[in-house]
Amino acid sequence: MATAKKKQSFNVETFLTTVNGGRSLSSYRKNQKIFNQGDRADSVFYIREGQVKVCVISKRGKEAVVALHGKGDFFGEGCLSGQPLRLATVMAMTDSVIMRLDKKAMLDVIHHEPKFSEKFMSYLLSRNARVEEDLVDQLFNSSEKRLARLLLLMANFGKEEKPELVIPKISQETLAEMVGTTRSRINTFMNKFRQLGFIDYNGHMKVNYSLMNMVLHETPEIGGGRKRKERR
Amino acid sequence: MATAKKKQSFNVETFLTTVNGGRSLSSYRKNQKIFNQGDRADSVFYIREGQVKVCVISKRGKEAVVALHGKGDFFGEGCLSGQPLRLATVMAMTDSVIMRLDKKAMLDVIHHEPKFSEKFMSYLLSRNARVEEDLVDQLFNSSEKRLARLLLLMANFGKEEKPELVIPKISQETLAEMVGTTRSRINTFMNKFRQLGFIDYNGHMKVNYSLMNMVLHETPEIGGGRKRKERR
DNA sequence: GCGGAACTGTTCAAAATTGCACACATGGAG
DNA sequence: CTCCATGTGTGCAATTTTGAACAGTTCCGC
Repeated sequence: MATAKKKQSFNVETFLTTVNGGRSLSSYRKNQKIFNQGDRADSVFYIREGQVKVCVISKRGKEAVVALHGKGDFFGEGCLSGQPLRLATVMAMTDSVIMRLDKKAMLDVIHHEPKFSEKFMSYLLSRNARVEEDLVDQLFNSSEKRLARLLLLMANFGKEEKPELVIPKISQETLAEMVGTTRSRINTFMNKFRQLGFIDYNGHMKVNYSLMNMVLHETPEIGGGRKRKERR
Repeated sequence: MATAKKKQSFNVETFLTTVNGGRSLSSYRKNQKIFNQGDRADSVFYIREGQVKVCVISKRGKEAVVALHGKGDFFGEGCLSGQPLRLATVMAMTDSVIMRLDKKAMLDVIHHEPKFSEKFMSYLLSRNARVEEDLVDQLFNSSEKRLARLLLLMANFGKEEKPELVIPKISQETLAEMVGTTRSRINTFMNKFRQLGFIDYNGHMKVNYSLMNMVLHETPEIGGGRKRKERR
């Protein structure tokens, strides 16, 4: 299977530190912006440590969180295909260490380092799949299910091995922006989930994977009977 | 600017016809399926002629159209990153001519043909951007605006030069699946758009670009006054 | 030119969602 | 300790969206 590849020893992070020029490493503190929607898009970023969120702000001021990224992810890669301005704002959710690569340097590397190029393409493919899933989620599911899915995904977020199902710390406001609904709605669902024991929730939040999963995959109508009331 | 590249003479379509083995060309008729959600994912497709739609069917039988693809687009590329099964069903919307490339052949080419690889990566990037836009659209906009956006995008679809703003022929049912709402809703909006002269709509459909664009970019509340009724 | 199949136009009650308002908790900064 | 900024818990009317029904249109094959 080509998927498992040769388990090649190629390591993106190590490799990136060897790139000549057009590269810099910065630390960001929690809530610090990495770039702003509308900035000139001339570089790609790679997360060595930490987590960031990608937000878009609509004309009417509504804010949506389009993606979260963690250790080992790239972001800002849109510029590689000629997009001149940033379409989103990226902000550190935790203290983070992030490498910045000039667009030019990045293109160079992609051209001349097939190993890297392969990894990067693989990243693009998985990212693609994820965004498509998010889109399908929006098209199909109610906000309650979207929240359930988000919690599950976050619980697994950044996990290398340990699906410890602990979610960092995130305001209901932010959750609302990610799910695409209002805070009051999130609040209602969170309390419901908590009462039902799907999440546990004092300092940090824990998610009961299997229970929460049931929310997601629950059959629409167990008995198959009509729920709606009689018409007049 | 690296974007404009060397305007290299490399032509994906021509190139693909030179690939040795693991490649086949087929014609599909309108409404014919190319592959089904759940099929084994072992090949990538390239559209030489025609248009296809990518649909996902939820557990509860709802159907959503996740994307349209036209001449020059790839699809089914998810398998390249190890996804074993098709996540969507792809169906020809018009008679189409489509090249199928074995996953293995495709990976080979990507490894050994930097020019091709570059084009393909560029395709992935633009596709990424598009899906992300769709997601943002879902998060921000009402179904009315989403329909407006869809009509505009479709009017431009497959255009190389001519933004002729004529939309092929598509049922309200399908529009509903693309916008992520119900047919009755689409019907209401379509009639509204027609009455307002945003679309013209007998055999084929024509879209008035600037008018429809206004729907999309309309300021939320021109007068800024509160619309909602007084509370008790 | 009949019978359908598929699509469109329209209606309506039920359900989901939004937008706010307001009270309460919490946790620094001064 | 007190004040202020943030975030949480709730309630509720207005609004939007869904889901389904039903009649009217086309278009096609026989």
